Amino acid sequence: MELDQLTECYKAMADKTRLNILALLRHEELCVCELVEILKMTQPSISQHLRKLKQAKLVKERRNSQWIFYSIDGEIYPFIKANLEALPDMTEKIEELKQSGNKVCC
Amino acid sequence: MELDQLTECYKAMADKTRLNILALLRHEELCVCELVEILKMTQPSISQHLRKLKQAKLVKERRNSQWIFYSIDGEIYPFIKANLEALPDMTEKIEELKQSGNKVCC
DNA sequence: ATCGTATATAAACATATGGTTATATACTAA
DNA sequence: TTAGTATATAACCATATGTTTATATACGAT
Repeated sequence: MELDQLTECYKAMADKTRLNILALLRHEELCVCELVEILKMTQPSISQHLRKLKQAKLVKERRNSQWIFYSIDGEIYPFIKANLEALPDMTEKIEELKQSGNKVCC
Repeated sequence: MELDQLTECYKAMADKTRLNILALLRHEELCVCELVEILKMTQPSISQHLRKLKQAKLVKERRNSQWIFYSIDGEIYPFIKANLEALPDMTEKIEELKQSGNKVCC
């Protein structure tokens, strides 16, 4: 694979917030406001991290009315699955979101 | 796996020079001066990249008299093999080094 | 059309990163 | 010991990166 493309991929993964996002999206697609809620970060910050992940083709987006849902893409990287499997389980965070009632709003 | 450790690992891989080094070490262990010769970069620059890779536990070193040979470590990463396999083949670069006579000097 | 919500983008700033030059350390050979 | 080679570290600088605040855009409901 091209080194430039690989470098962009690893740059995208070289940030704790973005690894958190990937770990969360591994469970299910989420919209920006849900990520904001779970990660306790500002919306612009999350948006910019998502943009980097999208540019690296690690996530893809799907619009549903006012919400934009992000999910894992990673088709182009043969090794992406192995990397995702090393990420910590985020089931608890997702559960917390659902129980807080902030899941349905999106 | 811990996100902090994973972040450090991806940070270490998020640079073209370091991916080049990993791609080269995939073939065989090399010392600093050989990497300097192959990558046409200054010695301090290579040294600092190697330090990052070593801190991330992606490479290990072995001293042999005045030379320090670096090789792939990555034991702690379950996915390291999959990532290394995505790196381009560097056989040619290694061959060039050997034929230039710069291999024996180290 | 207007308002409210969700998301993206821009500008500004502080910190991190990579390269260079200079210097220090470690080892070998004489 | 001294000289020469290999490597590491430090100081400096330019650029990249992540966060924040402010603003713009997109969509739905009224």
